Amino acid sequence: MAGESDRTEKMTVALRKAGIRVTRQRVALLSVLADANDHPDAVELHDRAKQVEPTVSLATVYRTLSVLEGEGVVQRHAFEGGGARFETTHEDHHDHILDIDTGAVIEFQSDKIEQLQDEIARELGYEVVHHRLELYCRKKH
Amino acid sequence: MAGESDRTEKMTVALRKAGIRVTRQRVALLSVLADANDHPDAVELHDRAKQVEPTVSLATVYRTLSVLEGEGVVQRHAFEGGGARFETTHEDHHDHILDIDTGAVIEFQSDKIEQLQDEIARELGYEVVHHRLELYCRKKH
DNA sequence: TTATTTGCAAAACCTTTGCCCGCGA
DNA sequence: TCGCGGGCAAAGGTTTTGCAAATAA
Repeated sequence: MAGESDRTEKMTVALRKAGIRVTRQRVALLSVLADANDHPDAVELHDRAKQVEPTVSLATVYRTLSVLEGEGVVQRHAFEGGGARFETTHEDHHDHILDIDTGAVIEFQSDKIEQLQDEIARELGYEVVHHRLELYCRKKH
Repeated sequence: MAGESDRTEKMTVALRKAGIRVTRQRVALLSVLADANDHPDAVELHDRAKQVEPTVSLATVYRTLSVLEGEGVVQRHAFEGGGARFETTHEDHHDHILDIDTGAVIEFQSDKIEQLQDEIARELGYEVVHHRLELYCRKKH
């Protein structure tokens, strides 16, 4: 289908923008990342990428994720328990709600909280460079 | 000095309350934890505890920290980079500012932010069980 | 006494790295 | 061509665990 070559082209552009070579392995990783909306970890990304390009190794997944993180293309999260989980960077900043029971991740955004954070830091003579806000929640019955 | 036996007694009480045996190793760990105000990691706690009681092993430090965490006596934090860091649970809940340059940890508390968090979760049908808020900051020049 | 707790060493994780070959530009 | 990027396997750092000896109650 046409969608696939569009996708590949997009990935190619993203990689060139990052100033790194366009390899089959990187295109595969980027495409599964683009599809994912569940904040997968490196091993999960590796499994999914292998379906697209069987030659991808876990080492390459980690190496590529690090590069892309440096370029601001992906974001790394260290939620409670287990290893790092990743998502492609999207336009708007957001924080996360984690469903304790199901492991689901929900994104949310609050300007008010961001403002309060800046205020608090400013009062202590600091400037917020980045932050982490995670709400570990349970569904209300 | 009198202070020391007071301290030991306090540790003893804390351990009995947790329903676990009062061992030299655990008393040593709890005493260095009580003294610490810098959120040390397990290896650092081990080093400090060894000064009090040379027979403490790192395995025991980890085992005891897990038990005490379960009992709500200590709290475990997973700040960016490196391993878990610990502090004794104190009365009032608080979040952390981390100085990116020095590694210093500053505690702060904001009822307003907590309220907003609850509101956001409620709107999505969730209930906040616990949360993590970390501000990675730089001193303003 | 006896059930818990310990130290030690090994294992278990997750992530990074060295090396040499292969592929992208 | 030529140098970046690849797989593989080994190493790294942190945390957990199996086991027999030690110890608190």
